[in-house]
Amino acid sequence: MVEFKSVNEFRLKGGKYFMPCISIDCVIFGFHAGQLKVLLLTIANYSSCGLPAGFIYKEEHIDASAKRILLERTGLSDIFLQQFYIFGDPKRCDENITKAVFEKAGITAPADNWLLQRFLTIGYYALVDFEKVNAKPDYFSETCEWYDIDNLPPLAMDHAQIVQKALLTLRTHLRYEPVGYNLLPAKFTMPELQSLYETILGQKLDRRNFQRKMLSYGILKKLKEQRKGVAHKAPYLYSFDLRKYHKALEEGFQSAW
Amino acid sequence: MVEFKSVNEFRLKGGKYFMPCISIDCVIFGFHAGQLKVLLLTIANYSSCGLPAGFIYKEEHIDASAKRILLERTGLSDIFLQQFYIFGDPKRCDENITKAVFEKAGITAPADNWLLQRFLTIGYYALVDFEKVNAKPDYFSETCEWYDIDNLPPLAMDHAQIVQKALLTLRTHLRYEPVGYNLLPAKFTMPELQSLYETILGQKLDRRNFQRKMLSYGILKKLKEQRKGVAHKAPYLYSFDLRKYHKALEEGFQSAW
DNA sequence: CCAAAAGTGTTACAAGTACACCCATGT
DNA sequence: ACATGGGTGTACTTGTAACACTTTTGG
Repeated sequence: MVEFKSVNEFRLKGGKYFMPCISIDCVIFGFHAGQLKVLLLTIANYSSCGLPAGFIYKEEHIDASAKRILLERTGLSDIFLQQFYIFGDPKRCDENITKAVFEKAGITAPADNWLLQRFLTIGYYALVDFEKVNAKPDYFSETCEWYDIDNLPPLAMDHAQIVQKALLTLRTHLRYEPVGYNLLPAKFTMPELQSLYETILGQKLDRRNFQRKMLSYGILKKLKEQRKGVAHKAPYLYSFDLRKYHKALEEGFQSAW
Repeated sequence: MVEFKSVNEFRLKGGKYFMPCISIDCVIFGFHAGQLKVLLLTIANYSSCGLPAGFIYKEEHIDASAKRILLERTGLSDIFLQQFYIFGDPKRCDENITKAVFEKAGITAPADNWLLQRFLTIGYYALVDFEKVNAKPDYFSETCEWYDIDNLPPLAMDHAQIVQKALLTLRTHLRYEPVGYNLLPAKFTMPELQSLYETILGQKLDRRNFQRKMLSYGILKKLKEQRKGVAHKAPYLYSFDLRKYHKALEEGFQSAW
C-alpha cells in the first residue's frame, strides 16, 4: 500500500501502482432515525456529489480493494460488503470531474493521464452501523457525509444509477437472506428492525406478521432487557444469534422447488 | 471492429484497440438430449479447456463485447445474455496458457506484452438453442465444442469456478423469472420443459405440480399439435407467449413481502 | 395386451395475509 | 384517564406437496 501526499502525486504515480481503467464504487448504506442513508462525497469546484471510490492495486484482490476503500472512508472493517454489478458504458465517464479536481489543486494534466481514460467501475455495496462510522473525505473530495436515500443530491456520472442498482440488489437480498446485523446496533427492538425493513423495501409491513416471520427464521435472540426511557410500552430488546445468522447467510432463507 | 490476421498480429496490435487488463468470459449454456451443456474451447499445447473469452474495444459497451464474443463463437445474436460476476483474484491468471498459444504460433513475446498482464474477467452467461449453434474456435483455440455440465474436462485457471457461479446464478434466476425460451426450440412438450428445469436444478420435480405451476405463470401457449413419432402417448406441444414471457422477465414471478 | 409415458384432479399441509384485543407507559 | 405504541393470537386464503387413476401408443 502506498501513501500519496497530494492529488498531484496521485496523478503522477498512481498509474504505476493501480490497475488501469478500472475503479471501484462503494454504495455504503446506513440506517438512522428511520431513514436509509448513503455516504456521499462532495467535490470542490463541482456541482454534484459522488460515491466513495478507489482503485485496485496491481497485486490486490478486488474484494480487498473495496474493503480498503471502505476502511479509508468510514474507519470500519469487518463489515458486510458485496460486489453487485460492473458498469461498463463507454459514455459513463466524465473527465470534467477529474479536471475540476486537478484545477482546484492547480494542476494541468496531459490528456493521456491515467485518470482521464475510460473507466469501468465495479459496484460494491456495504451495510454499516451508522453510529460507528467516522466519515472522512478522500484525495478528491471536500466532505464525506450521509444523505437520505430518497432525498439524494444530484450525482455525478452514472452514480445515481449505481445507487439505484445497489438498492434493488439490497431489496432482493433482503428477501432471501438475513439483513440487519450490519445495519443495526448490537441490541435493537423489533419495531426498529421492522422500520429498517420497511425503509429498505419502501413499503409498510404488518407488525404481527413481520414479527412472526422474523422469529421463524430462528436468527434472533430475545433478551430479558427492555428499552427504557421511551414513551409508551417498553419494547423488548433483541440481538442476532450470530451462529445462526451466518448459517442463514450461507444457506438463504427459502428453497422453492 | 478490427480483424486480426494472426495470433501474432493480435499480440502486437491488440493493446492498441482493447481495454487493458479486463477480459470477458462467457458461460454458454445449451440443452440437448436431457443434458445441460456448456461450450468450451480446447487450446493447442495445453491440457485444459477454457471458456469462450474476449476483450473489450476501447469504445465498446461491455454488454456489446459479450454479445460480439457470443456471436463470434456461436453465430447467434439476440440471445439471453447477462453479466453475473467479476472475478478479481490477482492469482487467477496463468500466463502459461498465453505462452502455450504463443509457442504454438512460433512467437516469443516480451514479458510486458498486454496479454501477459494480470486480468480481471467479467463473467457473462448465455442461454442458447443447442440446435442453432454453429460453434467456431477463436484465435487462441483449436476446437469449440459442447460438454456435459456434470462431466466437464479440467478447466484452465478459475474457469471451473466461473462455470459453477454461472450455474448457481442460473438456478436462482430460474426460480424467479421464466427460463426456457432461449434454451428450447420454438415448440416443445411439457415433459421437455420439465426435463430442462430438472437438469438445471439438479433434482427431480413432480410432473403434475410442475405443469400446474408452469401454466399458472400464463406464459405458455398450448398448441393443438402433438409431438408425433414418439413411443407411448403423444404429448402436446407448447410455445412461449412472447409478450407475456417478456413481461414476466421484467417483473419476475414472485413478490414476497 | 401390456409396459411406459402423458393427461388430469383431489386432498392435506404449510405459508402468507388480514385482522382485534389487551397491556404498559408517559403526559 | 387516555393516547400511543408494543405484545400476542386466530381465522382465512393461497400456495406447495403428496399422491392415483385413466388414456394413448408402440412393440
